[in-house]
Amino acid sequence: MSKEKIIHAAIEVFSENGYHRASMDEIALRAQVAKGTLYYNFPSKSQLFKTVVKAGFEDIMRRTEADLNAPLPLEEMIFRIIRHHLDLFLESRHFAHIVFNEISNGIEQDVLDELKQLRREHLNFLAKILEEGKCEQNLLRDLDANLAAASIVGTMESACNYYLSHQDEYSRQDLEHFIFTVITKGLFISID
Amino acid sequence: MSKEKIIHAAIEVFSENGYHRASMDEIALRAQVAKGTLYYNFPSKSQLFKTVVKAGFEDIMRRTEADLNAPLPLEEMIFRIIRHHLDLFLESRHFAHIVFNEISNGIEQDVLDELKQLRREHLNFLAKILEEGKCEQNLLRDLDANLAAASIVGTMESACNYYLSHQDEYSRQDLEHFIFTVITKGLFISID
Amino acid sequence: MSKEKIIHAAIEVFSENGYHRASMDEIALRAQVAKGTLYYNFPSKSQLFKTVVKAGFEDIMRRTEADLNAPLPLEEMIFRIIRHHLDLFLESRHFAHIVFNEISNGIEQDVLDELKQLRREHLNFLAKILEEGKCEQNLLRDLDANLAAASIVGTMESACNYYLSHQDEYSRQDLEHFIFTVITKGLFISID
Amino acid sequence: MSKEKIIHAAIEVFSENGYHRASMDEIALRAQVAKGTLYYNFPSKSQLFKTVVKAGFEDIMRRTEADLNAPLPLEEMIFRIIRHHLDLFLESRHFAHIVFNEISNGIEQDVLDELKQLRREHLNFLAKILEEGKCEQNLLRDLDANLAAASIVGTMESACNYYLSHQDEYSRQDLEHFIFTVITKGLFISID
DNA sequence: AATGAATGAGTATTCATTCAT
DNA sequence: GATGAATGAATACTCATTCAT
Repeated sequence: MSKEKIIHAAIEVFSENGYHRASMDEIALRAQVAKGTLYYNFPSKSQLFKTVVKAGFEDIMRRTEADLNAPLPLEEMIFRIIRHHLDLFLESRHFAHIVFNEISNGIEQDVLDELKQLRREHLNFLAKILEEGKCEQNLLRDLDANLAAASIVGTMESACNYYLSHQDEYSRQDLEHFIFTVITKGLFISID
Repeated sequence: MSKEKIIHAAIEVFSENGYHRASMDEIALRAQVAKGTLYYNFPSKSQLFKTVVKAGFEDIMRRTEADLNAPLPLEEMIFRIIRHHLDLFLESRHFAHIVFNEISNGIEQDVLDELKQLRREHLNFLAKILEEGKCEQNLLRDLDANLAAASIVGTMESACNYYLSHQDEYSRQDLEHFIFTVITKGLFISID
Repeated sequence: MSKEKIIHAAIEVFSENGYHRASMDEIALRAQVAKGTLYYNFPSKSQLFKTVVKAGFEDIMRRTEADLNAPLPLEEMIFRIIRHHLDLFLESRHFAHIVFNEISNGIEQDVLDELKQLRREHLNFLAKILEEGKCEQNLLRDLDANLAAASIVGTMESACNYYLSHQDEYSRQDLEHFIFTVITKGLFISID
Repeated sequence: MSKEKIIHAAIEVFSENGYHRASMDEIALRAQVAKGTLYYNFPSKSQLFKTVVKAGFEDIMRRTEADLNAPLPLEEMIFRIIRHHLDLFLESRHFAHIVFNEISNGIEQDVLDELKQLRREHLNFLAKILEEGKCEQNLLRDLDANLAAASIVGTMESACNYYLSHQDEYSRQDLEHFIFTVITKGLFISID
């Protein structure tokens, strides 16, 4: 009961403030529990943070996976991956920033390691989808799947970030289309 | 004299710890000046941070520009842009992370605005290079140049990040080649 | 428990040093609580100060009021007002100085406003007593009651101050008598 | 040259901020001299403050004295004393507050002693005028002249203070008249 | 299971003062 | 006479964490 309220509040507060600016007081306040209850349920701030980030990664992976159940052409799969990640990046902008970036130095080493591991798993998740597509459909260049996954995420994040401060100039559809094109076909006109 | 020592130390400390974990005490210690000297030269932590970030952006832009002086084919230009940014991302990993990412919530609004402006200028700088290439050489897809610039940066950052924790698996040349390919040609084998 | 210890210590420290020279460290030390406990109980130095000043004003008003319960001739009322204020001014010299004077510029505007309001209330308290006396007994000149209250306080303060550095020359009774005479009859021999 | 500029600036800054909030930086800035110049001319902040307060007391005494040269009836003398002090209290409100009140605990003991001595001299100055009037004209009650002087100053200060926050309700003439009446005749209608 | 008062190490910032030039 | 860069002790305030209840 308390645990869920706390996680919920923590997502909000970490998202709005980043790890260091977020305070346990604020989280307790938002969760409507006493500060002590935080420490009754989570041993430390960084462990609470890890729980939140983990939930974020699991959520995006679960949501993506659910939508890729049926066998689909690779293009469609990539399009759906992009769409699901954009949902997260655009709707929970700050939370996404945290999940994907705020893995900062001020966190205890062991928690930091776990966070890095979570990020690696997410990349592996994407990389595996690409690998399967590569084998089955012979559409993908012979590039390292993990690096490819990383570059997909990087492109999405960076483009979303730009989009978010220039929403008047583009529609969400423009953004999706741009990202899909850039990821699949690159910037250049066929110089294969 | 002091000013330079401080900036130098600040780059180190901010790079190693990020904005919030970095302490003015530590910076003073590393710069071998008294704490008061920091405040004699910079009005606040956030202003010092801005100075450092600004120097970073100016450095990467200056270095890139210097290498693009002569008229070059677009491919070569992009390749050089990538190489220069990789130099920064790989050699001064943490510094690059700060310059490109740590534009976080706990900074006074006015400094934050200036930082965002700096980031915008850097994107414009890259976008202009792309625009010129697009016009002259008709090689680029008709994509928004700013979004394209953003996606280039995002790709580089994310790939470098992955590379840095898997250096045993790739060479720097592999990385450069991967990024260049992904950016120019995308992941798919010619589905134009 | 802590709260009371803190207020008690704060009265001492503010009294001895004035607002600006008083340090939160010193207050914590005297209250025998950790520095954090100060901020757990009071949001800021100025709020703590306000609490102390408020307590002072309330104390002097309560004590005075308690002694004016029964209907008394105006002269007697004024005499008692003087006596109670002298008790405060002489016994808690520094505290009184703070309560009545240290409403200085270096305090946040909102707290400053509250302090001024407290001072106004105290003057109103005295003015009302004078007003009632004026109506009922037709003894008082037709002077503005608030200004009259202000001048009573000013006279008491200034005379006490002088008295305190010249205690060998006067008795407390001399002082009381002097103040009463000056306030009621003025310096001149009947020039009505 | 510098010395005068500094004193001038110091009067302003001390007046606006009180002793503790006033900073040597601000004074140097206003005086348009380097900070070192302050210390070239005055050994310390408190000495500079003393100089300023001394100037203030000397000024009010000189101005008052100049206007009491000719032999005048006591009433007129008191009236003029009030008027000159009101000029100071009302026109240079903060400066007056400093000169007459801000003799606070955070100042080195020896400077503090000198400041108290200055205040005593001012009271003596007023007391002497009263004494002379008492002897010559047999108008004054047989009250201690120093206490009387103190109570005059206290009345003026306190009434001015009240007046300054209620300027819409009274004219300066009202104030002068009130103070004169209260000081000479007291609050009561002849109960001699 | 939950609380919230209490803690104290840590942080940014201020400012009177010094001193080499 | 005058400067201003440099100092460092002092200060208000924050916040993750603890623990008795």
